[in-house]
Amino acid sequence: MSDQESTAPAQRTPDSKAFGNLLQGLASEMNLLGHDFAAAQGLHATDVQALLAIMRGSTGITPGPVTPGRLREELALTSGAVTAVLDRLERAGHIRRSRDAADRRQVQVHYNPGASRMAAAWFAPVADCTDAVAAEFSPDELRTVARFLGRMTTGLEELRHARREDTATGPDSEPPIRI
Amino acid sequence: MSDQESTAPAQRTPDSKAFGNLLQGLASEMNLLGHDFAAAQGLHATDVQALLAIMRGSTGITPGPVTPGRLREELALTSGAVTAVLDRLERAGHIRRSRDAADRRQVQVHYNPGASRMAAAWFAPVADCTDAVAAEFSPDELRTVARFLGRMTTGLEELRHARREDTATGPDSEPPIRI
DNA sequence: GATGATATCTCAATAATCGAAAGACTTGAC
DNA sequence: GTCAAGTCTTTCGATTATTGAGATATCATC
Repeated sequence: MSDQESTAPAQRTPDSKAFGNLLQGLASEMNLLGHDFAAAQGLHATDVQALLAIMRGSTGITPGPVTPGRLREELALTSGAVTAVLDRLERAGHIRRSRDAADRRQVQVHYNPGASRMAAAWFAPVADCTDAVAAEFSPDELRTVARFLGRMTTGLEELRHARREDTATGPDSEPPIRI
Repeated sequence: MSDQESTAPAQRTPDSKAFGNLLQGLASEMNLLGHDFAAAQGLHATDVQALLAIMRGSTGITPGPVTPGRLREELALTSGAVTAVLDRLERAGHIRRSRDAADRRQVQVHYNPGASRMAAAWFAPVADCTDAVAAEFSPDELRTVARFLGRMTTGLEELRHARREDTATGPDSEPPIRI
């Protein structure tokens, strides 16, 4: 992130820049994991991201069931693309759609047991890895890590929503940063 | 991840499943952040991922400068796609390519100062968010978190390499998991 | 009931990505 | 020194996921 090797004094506590790199690296690794999963199962990377988001469920800021609209947000796709993704997943037998009884405009997306087992089987080694790493930490430390991860996620989520509202209400869209 | 709501006893320490969800959610949020960055700058999401990977530098298992080949791995793209990404970034003035003097087959990718400043400006709120979250933790706790993140990243990286070697040396490619 | 808003889907057009093949260069053996 | 095999990158036509606008169905309000 620095233009030249910064001769920063050896800091004891990792700074935000270091955390940014750590988080980015980890996120990149998670993406690759999903990509390999996709390749192994004959799916597209986007489809896997969607399937995992469906399984992860509605853990975001706004609660409620998983709908195409929520996936559109979470995957940053257009509505047409979400329809295509869900069509592919449904055709492959991984998910099913059902109309909400209360609001028949809404479609709720559910994953099938087979898809869950498939994911569990594939991610077993990942869970092993997580367990191995976790074994190096005390229960207290693990709670700290989990708390940090949760706080970061919600923090970034709030930041994203705030920024989107800014650009929506602003005079016009934020101009690209030109240097 | 469970087919039905598991009635697991209230566990004190987060298990690997909970960590998986946490990490996935965070990774998803990081992706969205990059996507918004791309939209704001008129870039493609892939281009931003590549630019960030270039800036992050060669922090992976294998050391060395950033080359198209490394990006091909890290972004899970084909060589042709990497060339296209670098062409776009170079045309936009964000990076430059240079042939390695020692091995003239290799191309080294460098980012321009302007790209660095652009990223720094855009990610400033993210850094603020990171700082705000970090303020809730003691230096000791932050070190623990950083250690966990680093260990997870290298662990997943090793796992991925091992799995790829397995499929490469195996009788034939691993069959899709069918249930 | 009519109107506006919301949620999803349809479909033609676009553009990013793939996949194979070629070019440039290096390494090792003969 | 030369040849062959291997590596890294690029080129380019074909494929296909995604876009973007519009259509459809449903809900909420007056």
